[in-house]
Amino acid sequence: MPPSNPDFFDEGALVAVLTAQPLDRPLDYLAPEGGCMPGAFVEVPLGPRKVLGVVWGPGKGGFDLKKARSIIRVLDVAPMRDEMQDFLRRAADYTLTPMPAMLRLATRAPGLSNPPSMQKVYRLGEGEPNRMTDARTRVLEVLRSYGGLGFTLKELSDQAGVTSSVVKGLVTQGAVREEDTPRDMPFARLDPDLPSKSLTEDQETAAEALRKGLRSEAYGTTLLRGVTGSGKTEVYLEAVAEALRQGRQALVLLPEIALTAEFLNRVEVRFGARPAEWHSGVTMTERRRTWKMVGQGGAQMVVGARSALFLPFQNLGLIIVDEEHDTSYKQEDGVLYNARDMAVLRAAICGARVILASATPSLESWANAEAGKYERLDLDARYGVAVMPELAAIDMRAQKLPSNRWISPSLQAAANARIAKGEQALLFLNRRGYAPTTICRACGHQIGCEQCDARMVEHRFQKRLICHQCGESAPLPNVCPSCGAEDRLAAVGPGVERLAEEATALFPEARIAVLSSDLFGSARALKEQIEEIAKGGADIIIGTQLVAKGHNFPLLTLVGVIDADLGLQGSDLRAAERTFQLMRQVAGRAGRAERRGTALLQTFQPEHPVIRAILAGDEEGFWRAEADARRQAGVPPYGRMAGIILSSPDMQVVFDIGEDLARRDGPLRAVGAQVFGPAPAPVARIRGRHRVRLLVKAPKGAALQGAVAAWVAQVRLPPQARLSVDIDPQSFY
DNA sequence: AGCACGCCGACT
DNA sequence: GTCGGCGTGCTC
Repeated sequence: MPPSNPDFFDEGALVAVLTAQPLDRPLDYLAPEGGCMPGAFVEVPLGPRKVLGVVWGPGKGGFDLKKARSIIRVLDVAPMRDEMQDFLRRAADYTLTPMPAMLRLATRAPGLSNPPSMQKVYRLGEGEPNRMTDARTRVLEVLRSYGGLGFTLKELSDQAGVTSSVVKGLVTQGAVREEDTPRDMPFARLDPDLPSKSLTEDQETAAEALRKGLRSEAYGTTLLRGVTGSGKTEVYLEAVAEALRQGRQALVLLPEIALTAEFLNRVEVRFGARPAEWHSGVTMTERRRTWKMVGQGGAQMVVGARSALFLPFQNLGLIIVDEEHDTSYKQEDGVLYNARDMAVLRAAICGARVILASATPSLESWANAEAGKYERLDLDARYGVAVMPELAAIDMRAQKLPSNRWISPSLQAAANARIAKGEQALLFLNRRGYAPTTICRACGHQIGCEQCDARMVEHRFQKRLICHQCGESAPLPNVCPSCGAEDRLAAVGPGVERLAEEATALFPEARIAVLSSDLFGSARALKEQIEEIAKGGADIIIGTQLVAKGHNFPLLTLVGVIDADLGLQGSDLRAAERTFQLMRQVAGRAGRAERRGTALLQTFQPEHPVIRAILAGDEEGFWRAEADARRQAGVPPYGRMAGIILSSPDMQVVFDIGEDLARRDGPLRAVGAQVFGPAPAPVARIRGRHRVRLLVKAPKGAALQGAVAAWVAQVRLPPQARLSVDIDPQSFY
């Protein structure tokens, strides 16, 4: 750290301010009246506009100082801490992202620059009402039963079932007190010492190891591997409890918003109150409250999506990445980053602990544990009486199935047996919609998306064709767009909607529920449906990968994987890993409660190593085989990779730039890296933009980012063209 | 990102 | 002659 960074800037001092505007450096401003702290969130003039910025350090000068303008004001939020600055800088270096884009991630709270707003809160007053009425009694009862807690007018009148004028009347009489309080209130205290569920011996051993890690107050990452139903959550909540006891904050990342509701309930049971929540489904006011309270210590625990990593924690002690293998942790959200890796980076900077929890860890984490970089804890015994499901393959080559049918007689019989016992069966197919392909029987044409190269997927429920790539949709046609033949279009292949149709015919007596992300308008509707099913509101559940993400269905005892081969084909080395994880997760759904479950995998290649590893329950064997293959190929985690996507409306332009880049590979060769491509990107056209991809492959220890930055800096992009760099891409062929 | 500046084509 | 296309460059 340069000692030159003072801890205060007096009025008129020249300071560097980083804004979220895409400039290549911070600009210098004069400190405002009253001075400012380094890290202060400020409003500054930029051209004709006012923008949000952060005081980044002393000004650099080197320009006509007459041009320097003054900071308009310092915002009423906790200044950014040095460690957050450090985190943003290092995350930017790692992902090759410009700093302003990083700052945008760290300031994604609405109304940050609003003045602190107040709201009226109602409490029990001293006075007596002149006359008691039913309505008045109810209001006072509500206030009494919640102790000294304050209510907003709406909360209070709703709770008491009265109109707001009743409350107002009581205020005039002095029986209810009206107070002004800041709108952003601290979150309720969580109590780590409430009696917790008793843990099994295995769980207690793991929990103690995690607590011990926290007590060290130093960075460390633990891979917590626990089969479905082994009680991982109870175990890591004990680590959260330890962090809370230390007065440090805890962050729990979940891959799927739909999982938060159930998780929040468990936290409430364990700690007596609900933690802060952070994801796209949270209201604006609640987001602002969370952002501010996290920054000033009014929130002890945050549960949320990956973007919660960029909240301004003041004393972060623990980050949990649940279902760490989930691919949704790596996604574009303005910036391409992998939340698992950024969690580790952030923790390393602020001396926090990381727990990566999964039943089926990613190969990266498995390898890091093997290499001793992470600690590893295994929870094998199932919690309670539940045991691992019985796993078996259904060899589809031996099954007699009419065309356009996907549920084999064996699976049908197994499902019937379960339903007869009042249990549930899950049919898993990782394909949304009705049919993945629509083909013309007259000319063989397949209907594709006009904007992309993806196929249009029929959604019969919505009576439309939808592109799963760009979301483009069109009404179902009855004329072939290629040859004009009428009524010759046919749906080919199954999606969950079509599977539901088949199930309705095969199981006429059964209640069937379909769980697919596109069938629900809101996270709330989805949550309700899941709860309904868990209570026994369906006999057969038909679902996409949504169901593989940790929901608990106690009555579920049979899982049928309709197409276990999906994802095995293709040359992507990661496909095998993903298939393995998905199969294990789905198989783990079956028999979580007292009943023994069965998982049946329909496959045309029962001898495939991945299928065999799943059936044998041989995880270590699978990881070792996969690790060997990757080591041979020199791909992650045994080598480094970067993907470069070039896009432009003009196909020729992107190929030309791509070839130009491939030729000028000097900076890459200097670090021992190689370029492959340009080749059409995995999706070669999105929203009318053509995309090509180059892949850079480097040895494990290579300084990849620096070389890639120098390499791409060589080309000047034509106006319409875009270049984006993806460090550690998810697919590498 | 916005926004101004400026340099060429096609219109009243 | 002027309106407006968008390529180029700047913002402390």
